[in-house]
Amino acid sequence: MTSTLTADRRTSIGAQRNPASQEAILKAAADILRETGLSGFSIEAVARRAHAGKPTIYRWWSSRAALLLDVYHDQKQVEPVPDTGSIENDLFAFVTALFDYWRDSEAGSIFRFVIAEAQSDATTSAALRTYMAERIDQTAELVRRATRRGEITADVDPELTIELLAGFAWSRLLTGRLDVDPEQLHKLIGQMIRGMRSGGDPGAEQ
Amino acid sequence: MTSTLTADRRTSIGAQRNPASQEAILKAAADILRETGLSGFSIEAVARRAHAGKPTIYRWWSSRAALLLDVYHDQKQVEPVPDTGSIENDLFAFVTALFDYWRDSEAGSIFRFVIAEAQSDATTSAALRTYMAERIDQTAELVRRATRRGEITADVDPELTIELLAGFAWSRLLTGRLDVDPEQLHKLIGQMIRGMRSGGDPGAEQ
DNA sequence: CCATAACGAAACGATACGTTTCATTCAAGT
DNA sequence: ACTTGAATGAAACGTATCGTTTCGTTATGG
Repeated sequence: MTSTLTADRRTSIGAQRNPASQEAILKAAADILRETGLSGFSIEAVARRAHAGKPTIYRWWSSRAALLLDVYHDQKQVEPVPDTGSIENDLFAFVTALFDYWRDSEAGSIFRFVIAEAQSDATTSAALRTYMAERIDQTAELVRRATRRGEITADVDPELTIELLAGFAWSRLLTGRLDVDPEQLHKLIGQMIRGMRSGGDPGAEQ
Repeated sequence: MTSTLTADRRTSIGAQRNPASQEAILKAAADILRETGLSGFSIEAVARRAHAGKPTIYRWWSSRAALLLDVYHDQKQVEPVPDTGSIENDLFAFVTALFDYWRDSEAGSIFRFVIAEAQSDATTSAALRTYMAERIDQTAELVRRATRRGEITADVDPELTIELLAGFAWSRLLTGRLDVDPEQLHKLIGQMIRGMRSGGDPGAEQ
């Protein structure tokens, strides 16, 4: 007698994790984030929506932050580092792609939530720091290539240069201003690369 | 018979706001933020610590975010825009002062919480955007002065230039990496101003 | 003098927390 | 083939905070 079960109830598949439950939980979590934001993102709500038991979630994710990070990693897809032959265009392509990615997918919202959560959760903070360091090191290759080409001087710090632009992107994401004018941005990067001094006289003071 | 009152209970002073309660609430809120961070910052906890009634808080602050913003504004003190005569040194002084301020006072922690709260609360988000626009416009004067001096070309966008550096500072604050090497930072700003191209050939295109 | 509003305390129903209990399902080890 | 044990969803647990309401009290302002 399978008396007390509703027909479509997801159940155990033995002494192992049920991938269907895992998927349902991650999907429900992503949907809730998209529809109600971080404020509606509770374990209780995710369990309800996924038709999963709360113990199932707590068994596989230690906290709300852990689940959030998993959702984020699911969304994430590593974009290749641009290589146009010019550092100016590479940097422009990098920032533009980042803004487009954040604007056109759910990744932007989720990343905002991860940053927010990191301000009060140590685990998320550590994970965010690690992730950021990886991405910066990866993207800095763009600058290192330019150094090898002799396009820029050897004393330029690749990581710090990327961090400067990435930080700008962060602040735009976090204040909901992803509508950057491409021309303005291109000009800024050009000036950052070519320098801002007027004329070819880098010694005029006072 | 003042029977049910404990001796030091703060009470009404008539049909007007009690400044003592207001101060006690703001002080308690700031103390809680300093001691337990944003996670311990609840209206309930603030009321307990301030020996205030929850309705008193809700009467004067519409939400947790509103109270948080008030605490933040209390902490805030406007720093003068540096004016050393050189944009490079001005920018370095600006960023250094910002990092020192965030590191040495409670302002850094509170600002982090405001940014985090802004990711799920529309009121805080709007307030943050307004505040940031004000500060950027104010600091951009530093760049405008340099333009007037002829130190940099006229097509440099003052606000965007400040935003670039401020965004970098934000990302460092939000990832708990306020320990910037001054020399490294000074070099970065110098390169940003002077340009990164090797040689004195500012016209090589395509 | 009295209507009105602010005060702190207490309790409200609602919601989410993290945990436990339960009957059930099935993989893995004897 | 049989038993052991872990995973599953549902339900209920006690705890905590939410935002609100009720209450007795205080004292301003009309």
